[in-house]
Formats: sequence, C-alpha cells, structure tokens
Amino acid sequence: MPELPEVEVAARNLRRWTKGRRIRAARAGAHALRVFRPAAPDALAALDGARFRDLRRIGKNLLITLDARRGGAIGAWSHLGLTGKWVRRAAGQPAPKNSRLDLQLDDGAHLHYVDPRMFGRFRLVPAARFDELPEIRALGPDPLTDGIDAAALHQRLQRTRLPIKVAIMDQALLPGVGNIQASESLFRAKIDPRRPAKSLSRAEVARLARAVRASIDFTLASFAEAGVDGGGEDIVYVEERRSANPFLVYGRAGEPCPRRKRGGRETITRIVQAQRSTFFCAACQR
DNA sequence: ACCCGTGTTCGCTG
DNA sequence: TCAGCGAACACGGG
Repeated sequence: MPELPEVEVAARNLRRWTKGRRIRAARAGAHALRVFRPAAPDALAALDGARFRDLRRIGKNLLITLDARRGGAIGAWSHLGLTGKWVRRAAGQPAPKNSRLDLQLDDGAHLHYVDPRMFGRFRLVPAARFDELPEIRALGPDPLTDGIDAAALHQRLQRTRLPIKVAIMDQALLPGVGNIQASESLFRAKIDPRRPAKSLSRAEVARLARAVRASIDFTLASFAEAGVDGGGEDIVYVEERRSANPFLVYGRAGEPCPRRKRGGRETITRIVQAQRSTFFCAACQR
C-alpha cells in the first residue's frame, strides 16, 4: 500500500527491470476493465513491441514513456491505489494472484501489475502527453525530487481551515504524502495534527517541511535496510512484512511515545480525521 | 463474525 | 463558486 517511498521503490525496480527492454506482449488479467477504466484494455495492443525509454515518478504516480514499434511515443500512467504493486516473474514462472496486467518483456520475464482491491489505475496516454492530464497537472512539486518550498507551503496552508494532518495529504500541496507520512511528519515536527492548517506559523511550516523530507528519507532507508529495493523481484509492503513496524507513531496506539523519558507516562493516541486514522503524542505535539 | 485498512472520486451541502 | 464532508469503490487480514 503505497505512499511516496513505496512508489519510489517501485520506480527504481521498474527502471532496473525495463532498462533497454522491449515489450513482447501485453495482456490484460482478470477484472482488468476496472483497472483500465475508463480506457479499454484492447488498447494494450499499442504496447506490443514498444521499447521502454523513460520512467518518472511524481508523488504516487508512475509515468512511463515508451517508443512505439511503429514510431512515436506512448505513455503509460500507473497509480497503485491502496493495494497495487509491480512485481517481476522470471520466464516460465506462474503469474501471481490478482495479476491485472502482464507485460512480457523481450528477455522472457514478466512484469505483473498486481492489485487485489483494484483501487489502482493503469492508463495509456497518447504521445506520452502526461502534462495534459488534469490529474497530473494538479500535483504540486514532488517533495523528494524537487524539494519543498516552505514559504509557498505556508502560503497555501493559510487558505484552509482543515486540520493540518488532513491538509498535508492534499496531493496538490505535497504529492506523495499519505496517511502514514502525514502522521510521522507531524510527530517529527512536534505539531498537533488537530490544529487548523492556517494556525501554523511560518517557522512551524518550515519545521514541518523538513520533517516531511526526513520522514520520507527515513522510510526509504528502512526499505533499503530490509532489502525491499535491493534487487528483489517483489516489493514487500510494510504491513505484510514480518519485521517490526519501522515507524515512530503510525500503528502504535497505546505504545510509549518515542520521546518519553525514564519514568514518563506519555503514550501514542489514535484518533480519526477525515475517516482516516491519525497517530500522535498529545504531550509532545503542540 | 466483525472490524480495519499506506487512496481517490463523486455528489451533496452550506 | 467552492471548501469541506461522507459515501462509495472492493478485498484480504487479524
């Protein structure tokens, strides 16, 4: 279940798997219509014989550019939704469960788009004109690739009465920040998630901007440590992993605050904001 | 059985 | 006109 760090890992994996490769055959899997909506999966034939040229990530979006067999560019826009992932299977291996799309490459390997809940999307974009898609155009600068302009962020946050936790999940502000990174960033910045966004001072927004970047960097580093992007065929999402929860507060309701001193009593609280769980420490987040 | 979920979109309301 | 809200999408895991 992907936020910016998980999608960044998917981008790195796909670049490695597709470098210099061509698609031998693209096939739709079970229930693919839902994933392709509104475009029809028969358009997939356009991918046959296409060669990978470039792959960009903006927020949670993967933008793949290919050179079509008959010339010209084709774009593929992939959004992983809540349960989507890209996995690689060597030639001859069985398709994974819930494969919605199967790209067989010219080295015989298969790239599968796997998505049990099908909240994700895969759409072909003629001539790879990604900039003309309203969904892409609406995105703000990518926090990892472009950095965060704290002054601009402060100005935007001044215009909303939403709680700061809800506000920073707006993909037009901080694309790629989702429910986990929002909680983690606010804990790092020591800001109460319930505060109205417009109540944050410039200095607090600057602190938050640094915290968002630190949280993303930390999550990516924890993936590297776990071997998630170390050349493996699959990405193993955090909640599926056997190892310990790598986050400071996310999923830790009732546990001690990481900043708790010897003899302290502060614990992590779970609340619901905009129908999503928020985790925070009421003692150190003000 | 029941509850929960790392995301987005749509229709309604004030 | 538009920010904000809640339902809906759909399935698997604890």
